[in-house]
Amino acid sequence: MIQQPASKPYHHGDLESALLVAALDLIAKGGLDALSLRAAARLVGVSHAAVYRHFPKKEHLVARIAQEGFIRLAAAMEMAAAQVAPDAVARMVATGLAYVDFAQAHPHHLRLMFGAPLGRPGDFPDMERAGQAARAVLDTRVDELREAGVFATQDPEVVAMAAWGQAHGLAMLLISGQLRSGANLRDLAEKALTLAWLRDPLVPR
Amino acid sequence: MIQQPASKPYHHGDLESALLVAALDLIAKGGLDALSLRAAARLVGVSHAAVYRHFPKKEHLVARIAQEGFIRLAAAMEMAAAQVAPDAVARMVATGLAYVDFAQAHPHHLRLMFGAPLGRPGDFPDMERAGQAARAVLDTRVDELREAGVFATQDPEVVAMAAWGQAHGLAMLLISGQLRSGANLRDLAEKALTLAWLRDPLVPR
DNA sequence: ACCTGAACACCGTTCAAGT
DNA sequence: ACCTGAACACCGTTCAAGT
Repeated sequence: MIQQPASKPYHHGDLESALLVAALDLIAKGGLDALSLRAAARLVGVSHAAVYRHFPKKEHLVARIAQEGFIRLAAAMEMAAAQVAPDAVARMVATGLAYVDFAQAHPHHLRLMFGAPLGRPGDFPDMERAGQAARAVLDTRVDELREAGVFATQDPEVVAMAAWGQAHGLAMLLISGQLRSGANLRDLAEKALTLAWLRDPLVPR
Repeated sequence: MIQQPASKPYHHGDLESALLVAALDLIAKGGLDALSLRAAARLVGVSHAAVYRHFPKKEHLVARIAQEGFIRLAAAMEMAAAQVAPDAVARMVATGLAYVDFAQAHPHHLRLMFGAPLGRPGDFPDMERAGQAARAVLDTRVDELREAGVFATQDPEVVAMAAWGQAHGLAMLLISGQLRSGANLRDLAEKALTLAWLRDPLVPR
């Protein structure tokens, strides 16, 4: 058990982590508009100026939130694939469905992760690495498909692009408000993912 | 020729359209963060309070901008398909590519269109209609594929979902900053779109 | 090294008042 | 009917000053 200090100390201890947690809470409850440095500072119980010791600009906190999102998205995709039989198509569909489920569970977080590019390339290397790690999960699925003979004659980079585009597009659409909400969207997304990777034998080509 | 009034009148005349144009300009030049009612009013040359005669909340201006975006996206997709041979797959690929081109030309506008849902369903019917019209263009492509025997045995709703997801995902990814910018992304997107609709004969299913 | 309070230039939104 | 100016409660950011 970690001992809580009896009296509030002048220094917070782990202000950076506390601000991240507060920011995730603000986004989850109020969307991206509710994210402000001042509100996060208020939640943590520190003056708004203290934030600038850890995040020199709001952009830096946003990058940290995005990084955390990519870490969680990658973990969710890996866990989903691990719980599925070794069939390559089933694993790809499960991974894409995990992407869709992440979107429905954390719509604002996902939108933040894929919003306008932050800074210039290289400005937030930790975030970029986390993003690449998430992409790598899908790349592994593409490799597995290839070994199973699916799209084996195609450029792997193109297949990876199609895979990421498919999963990302379905995920973003489901949280966009552009779909009539009557249908079972998760089920529809799963069928669309299956369609994308299950080849149709009736095509005249 | 439309005559400009010699002296600035007290009433603007077409303030709503002028604010829309100003807002599109703000977004194109400075991204979504640069969009504010006050800046738009400033561009048009009117007090910031005047905006509220036409848009009771910022949300209403955003909805108008999104509506305009869907109208332009639908037009771009229709134009692209019209310039392509009657082959159903080629028309679908051209339509998806028009989606991708729209994203690269107007990244902030597209992000606004697919951001957090605005209000409750029914709050902005004009925007919803414009969104449905854009989707209808892709639905027409799915119908054409069906007539050509492509995915003819599948649920059209599922095929449409896969089509929209594919085009939307590629478009959003290209403007997300998550892709290494070294590659020719438009070319990669075109190949991914082709892959999605050109059935691979080597699949063991 | 880390935090605070006050300050500045921005927002969205409201409202009494003007034309 | 439409627009203005002042006001309010918020922002992000800076900075001298405190511990």
